[in-house]
Amino acid sequence: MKDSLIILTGPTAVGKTDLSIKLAKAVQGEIISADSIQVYKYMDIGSAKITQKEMQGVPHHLIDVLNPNEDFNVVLFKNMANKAINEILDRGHIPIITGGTGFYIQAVLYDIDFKENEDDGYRSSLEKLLEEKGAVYLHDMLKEIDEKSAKDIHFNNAKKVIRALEYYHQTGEKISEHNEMERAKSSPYNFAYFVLNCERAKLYQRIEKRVDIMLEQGLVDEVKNLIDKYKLTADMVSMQGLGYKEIYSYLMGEISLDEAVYILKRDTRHFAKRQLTWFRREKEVTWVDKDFYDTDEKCLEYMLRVLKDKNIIL
RNA sequence: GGAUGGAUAACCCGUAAUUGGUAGCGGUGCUGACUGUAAAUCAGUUAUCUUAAUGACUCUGGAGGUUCAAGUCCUCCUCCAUCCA
Repeated sequence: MKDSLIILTGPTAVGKTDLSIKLAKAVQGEIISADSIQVYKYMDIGSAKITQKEMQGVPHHLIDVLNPNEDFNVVLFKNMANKAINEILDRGHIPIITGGTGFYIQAVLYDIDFKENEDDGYRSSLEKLLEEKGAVYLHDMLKEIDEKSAKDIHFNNAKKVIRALEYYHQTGEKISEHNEMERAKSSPYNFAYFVLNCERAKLYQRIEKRVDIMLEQGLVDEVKNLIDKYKLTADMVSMQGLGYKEIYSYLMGEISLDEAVYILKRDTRHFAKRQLTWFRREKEVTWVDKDFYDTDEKCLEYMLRVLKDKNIIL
């Protein structure tokens, strides 16, 4: 019998947090946050982090576990999430993954193998090459060792080209072949994968309103304090979060506050769109349409029905 | 009444087009990719029609003209700005 796992996700600002609490209470669940920014301490306003009060006693994992100057990535997430899932299951509770990072969810759900990764300086030598010889040069290098990857990855996508080269360097294996194998995996869990969604125009309205509220709550001060306290720079993972990078640019005097807000709203809309693209492609997804189930209670009712059908709850 | 400069950008915004030679680019919007930075990174597309293609057919304030060819040159008209009366 496979272990149970519930996933509740959706584009940013759609209203996942409120619903996740109601769901957790209804099924005796504990929440694991799949969010690349909420893992960081002191990054509360810009990440729209859930408050202690809002948690209403429901246990939450992977929130506030790193300092803003620490690295984070999908592998760290996967390890931490797996640990949390096992603990939750041991307690006889149901793990609920909530958050908008589709890639992280996929990594756990399909138990993707990322292999060991030792930094021997190869990566930074590639980055140097990129700067000196350009993206096409690296792409040509990839073509020689892994033609399929070179075909799949656009030459401008240097980040992915570098990763593919690095992978081959470290394992002697083509990443395209590895990915193909990993993709064929089926999940070790008995799961339900809910994607909360609403009409695009409404979602965009919610996003803009939410950004305005963040500013009222003091987003600029939050970012300023973080930078002072942790000596953060633009290339750190935490500073790539929406709301942080734009305000960072403003504080560095690169753009005006108005521009920062405009860009933040726009890029958050783009982000929401990308999330939806991801979920659309994901297999075995249960869409929960907020326009159809117009209250959280109705959404919940529907979700509980699905969970019963899948024998995740009785 | 006269003089000079101007009117383009396919829902929208900003900006091009050389001696006359494919109305280009950027933004927004839309679509997609993604297996170790994923709130990251990258790509495509954005007049209309169809059989969806290396297809058809329109578009530079309006009407005409010159030319193989006009956003560009000529004539007239409309509107805007500045100046002179």
